[in-house]
Amino acid sequence: MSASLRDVARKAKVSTGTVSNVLNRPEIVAPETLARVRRVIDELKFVPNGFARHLRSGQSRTIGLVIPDIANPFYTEVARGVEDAANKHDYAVFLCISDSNVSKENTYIGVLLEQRVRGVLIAPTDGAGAGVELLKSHHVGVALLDHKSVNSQECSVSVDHVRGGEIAVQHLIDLGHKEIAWITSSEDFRQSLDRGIGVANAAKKAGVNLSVIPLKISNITCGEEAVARLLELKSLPTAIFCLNDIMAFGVMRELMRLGIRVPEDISLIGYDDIAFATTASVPLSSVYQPAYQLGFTAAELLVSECEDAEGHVHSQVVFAPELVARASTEHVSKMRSERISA
Amino acid sequence: MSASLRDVARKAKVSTGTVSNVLNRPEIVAPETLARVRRVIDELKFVPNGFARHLRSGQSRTIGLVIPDIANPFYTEVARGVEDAANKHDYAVFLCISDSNVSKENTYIGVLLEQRVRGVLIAPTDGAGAGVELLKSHHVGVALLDHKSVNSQECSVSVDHVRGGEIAVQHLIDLGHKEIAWITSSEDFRQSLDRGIGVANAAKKAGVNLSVIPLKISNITCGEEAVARLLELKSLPTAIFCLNDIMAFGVMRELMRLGIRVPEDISLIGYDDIAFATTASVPLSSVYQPAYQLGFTAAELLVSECEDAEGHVHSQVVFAPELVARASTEHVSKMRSERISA
DNA sequence: ATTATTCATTGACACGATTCAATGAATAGG
DNA sequence: CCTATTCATTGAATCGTGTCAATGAATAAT
Repeated sequence: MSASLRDVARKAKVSTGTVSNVLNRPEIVAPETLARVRRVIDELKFVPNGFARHLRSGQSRTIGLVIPDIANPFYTEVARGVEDAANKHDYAVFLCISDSNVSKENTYIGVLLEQRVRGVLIAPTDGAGAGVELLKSHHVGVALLDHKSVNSQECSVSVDHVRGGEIAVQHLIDLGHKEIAWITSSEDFRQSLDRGIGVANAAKKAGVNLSVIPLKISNITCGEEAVARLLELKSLPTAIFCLNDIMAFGVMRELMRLGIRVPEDISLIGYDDIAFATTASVPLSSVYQPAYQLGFTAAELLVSECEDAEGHVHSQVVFAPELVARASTEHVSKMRSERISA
Repeated sequence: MSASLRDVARKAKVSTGTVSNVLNRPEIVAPETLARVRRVIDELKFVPNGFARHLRSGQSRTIGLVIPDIANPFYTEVARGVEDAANKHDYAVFLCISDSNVSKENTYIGVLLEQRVRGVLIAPTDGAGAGVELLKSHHVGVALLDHKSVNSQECSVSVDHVRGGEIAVQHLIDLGHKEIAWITSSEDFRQSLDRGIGVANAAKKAGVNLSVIPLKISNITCGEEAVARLLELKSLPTAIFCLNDIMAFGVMRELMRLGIRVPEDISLIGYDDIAFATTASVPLSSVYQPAYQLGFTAAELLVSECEDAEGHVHSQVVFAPELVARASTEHVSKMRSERISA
């Protein structure tokens, strides 16, 4: 349908090799020839076929990005970082949303393999599992996003989630809370497991009472279930730590609906520190992680691996999470005396 | 590097044609042969090369999605809809973020052409411009997102932005406001122009005083500039309509910082009705548009065009925007008497 | 004038799949 | 037993590009 390189060669009365040179090494082509071929290219609106081009070299300039949830601003920021870094090095990005679903994740990995992507950035749902191994066995570069490489067999960029869990709970403890709820996802994501470890550590060390509440749904609609489960507890905790800000918003909304006030009746802290945390009805305390940096750095590492597979040394970059205290967490002494009971 | 179809053929002692049949029309292959070839495929971990596969037919199963801003939850929802519809029909999605930048948009269109995508979904920044024409001249399917096709030469899925602008301003007028500010983007996006027309219509009809404030930045960081420009006005308006919720959040944050209260001192309404509108410090009034539906429908139309270019009839789907009144807009009579003046 | 060197261009082959006319074997029909 | 028909398989041609040894022309060196 569209014009091919051969059509251009024919019309410009040169060989296909020369047209190829015009495209890839214009400096070795004679000026008049160059001009003539370029004119024909414009006339025919010729666009080289990426398939054929990369078929020969076996190398594309495409990377895959596999993330669990694009509705979460955290991953959105990560994606922006990836995009920018990829662009900078002239790579295109294939976006895959795994929905935190291992089988969907594997399906996508298959698609990416067929597309012969040069590398894959993945925020794996099940740790570095079979999918990652499969990619590596096909010599596709892999970098782990928001998840530290276990055996240093690949690059990874992550945030210290154990520490993040710790500082969130420690913040609550510092505010005098002794009954704390940890609202997390029921599925075994590395991130939730790691944060859970930090939570447990901090709680144990301070000897406070921790209620773990795993939820099936882990997005903004989780509020109902979460609060229902909270109210089932013997005594209502004085503080809640949610796996992420999105869930915290859901919880906050449901609490408000029931007339339970934040932070007067209960303190609430989230994780990710997304932009909307500041504009929330009660500005949300949270744990900041450098999402854009995470994506950008990971893509940079991946590209460096792709461009120079030999000289490449896998590195594990770990960012430190930071506590951001806002109005949604308050000292126990400032709480309303008569609290709503279950 | 990785095994090719020929390697499989050799090892299974069949011809390449047979291996191809095993992949694409297994029903015509003899059972024993089928089993043998499949075993070899597994042994060699053979993954067909998508490039080579589609080189022959000239047709990929990939569509491009070009959106201006992935940090905006509105587009995020659109992207989710596109993803789901594409998946359903077994298409992969190339994500391109144009940053509302025409030149970046055109660069991406070039990349998509090289990748020989089957179709492109685009939320164009400059109307259906040269880029769209280029795509069509290459027989690439195009569907316009959030932007109505002018001459019905392509499918489009949009929301009636003129109407959206109208109902937002009408809402403010109904609440008795007579001094209204319209905070928009200084760049000429179709969406902002259309909403602006609706805004002007409604304002003119009701004879209210309209201040148009175009901003260079149109994201959450726009607050400072926006409010500064507001305070420069002779008299502070009693109500503000912002191009989108993100900007409204920015404005709300800055207003709060300056001690100007919403809605006691000034009413504020946004556009998009993103999920976070409900959780905002003052729940934000907004104009809802069915973002997920928008993306899903557009992708469905595009796929139908791709699968059956002959029988395809271009259609323009227009969704109706809906007013969602929340706490951030209030009747003039309920405003604080002594307002902060500029 | 002859040889060596540089420069621009050529054109066949390769990449990895699909396709399809041709082939040969097996089965059915008379 | 011979011919038609069906079925499974083959292998060469093809898609659009990149590569590279080979070619020939022009220039520089001797």
